[in-house]
Amino acid sequence: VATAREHLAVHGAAGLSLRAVARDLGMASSAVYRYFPSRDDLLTALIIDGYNGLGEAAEAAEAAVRRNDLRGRFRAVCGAVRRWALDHPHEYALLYGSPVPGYAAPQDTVAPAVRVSAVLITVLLDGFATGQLTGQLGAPLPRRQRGALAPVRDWVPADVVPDELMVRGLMVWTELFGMVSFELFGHIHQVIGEEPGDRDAYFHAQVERMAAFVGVG
Amino acid sequence: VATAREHLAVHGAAGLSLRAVARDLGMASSAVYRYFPSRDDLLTALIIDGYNGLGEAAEAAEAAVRRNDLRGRFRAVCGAVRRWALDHPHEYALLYGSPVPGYAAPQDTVAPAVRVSAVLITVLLDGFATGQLTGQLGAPLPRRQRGALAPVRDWVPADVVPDELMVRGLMVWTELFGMVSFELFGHIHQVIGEEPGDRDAYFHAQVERMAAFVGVG
DNA sequence: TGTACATCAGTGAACGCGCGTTCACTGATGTAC
DNA sequence: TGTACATCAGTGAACGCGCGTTCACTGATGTAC
Repeated sequence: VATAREHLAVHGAAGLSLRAVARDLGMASSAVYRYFPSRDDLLTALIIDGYNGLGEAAEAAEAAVRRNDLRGRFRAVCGAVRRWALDHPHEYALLYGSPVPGYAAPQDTVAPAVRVSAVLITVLLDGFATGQLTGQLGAPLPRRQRGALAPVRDWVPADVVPDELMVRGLMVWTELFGMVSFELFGHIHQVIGEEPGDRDAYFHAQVERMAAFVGVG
Repeated sequence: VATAREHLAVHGAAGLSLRAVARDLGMASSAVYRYFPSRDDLLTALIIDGYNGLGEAAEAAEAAVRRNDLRGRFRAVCGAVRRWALDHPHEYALLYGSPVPGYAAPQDTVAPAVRVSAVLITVLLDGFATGQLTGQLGAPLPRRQRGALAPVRDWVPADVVPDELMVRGLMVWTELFGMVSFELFGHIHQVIGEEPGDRDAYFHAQVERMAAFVGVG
């Protein structure tokens, strides 16, 4: 089962068809039913696998950086996300592109999905805990906005982390995936140069800007 | 032709199948071939239509605000983009979701695609021209980064607009569509509350933050 | 005003294809005595 | 060590479906004389 899962994760789930996956594996399409009761379960397995791959990449990159080099850790996470996305475009599209019509992700996908965000949050929380974060974060949020953040509050030690930090974290999280999606889905054509290194330079520059925005380093 | 095009734009291009579109129109599938030589051409028409719809919405919203209310204009554009996306989820996914496999957008889509960005840029440029923009924008970019911005340079009066402003504009542009995509594609489940108004509150708060970041108002 | 003919919008049957899913099956591998 | 049987991984044919595309057609609308 595991090997089958790995194999199909390696190949692009581009057409995300059960038959195409079976073909990639050199099996009869019906053989896949020994492992997954239906196409949706296969899809779920692929999605979980994808989130885990991305999460691991981010975790590994972040772990390789000296603990008190906050900006380095931030950089590492962002870079790893983009790197993974460029290396696994089909899987990235599956995770962050248009939702598959008629498919509803089951609860099992939540934990893997949250791994990247967790790494990102950890960096910010560490920075906050050690007082390395710059910028004023104390400003309290209006009640309306505070309420909207209830779910994400459950992921962090609620009473010590200021709202403003969480909201900046969300902004940076959105920007990161926004940039990667724009690059992968072709929206920076005619915007950013096509010379080798142009996209890297643009991405890295924006990462530094985000780091500064959120007060890292 | 025009009426057919409108009709099918109203209906979701969810399954983006020629037959489904024909069904929506109450026509035989073969009748569509009188108007579009192939499925790809139909897709192109839908995409152009979508970009124009979004662009018009943004332009109209922005035009309704007093000229020197810079932040109001910025707000209007962001709000219109989100509003349009929520009202036309299928079309939005077609424009900003995963690329359709095997489909390459022809040159005709570029001009309509650029309309939203143009409105956004106009607001920033107006702010710059009238000196209403806050924050220091003078810092020159390293050569590497400057080079990567060559294509987008062609859209603005090259010598008067500082690099830093352009790069912040790109950041805000990415963040805007990142937020809308996250909301539409289900990534803020378990993050932002589901109570009525929670998402609105979150979005509007982030828009204000972006406005502040880019120095508007 | 009336007839003849061309143009046009749309029909409906058919094609070949890939899809998800089912089903009875085959042959290899393990376990029991 | 040898035989009998259960378990398991995978096969291959078949199903019904929706797809993009083609083709010869029909009937209404316009134009020419």
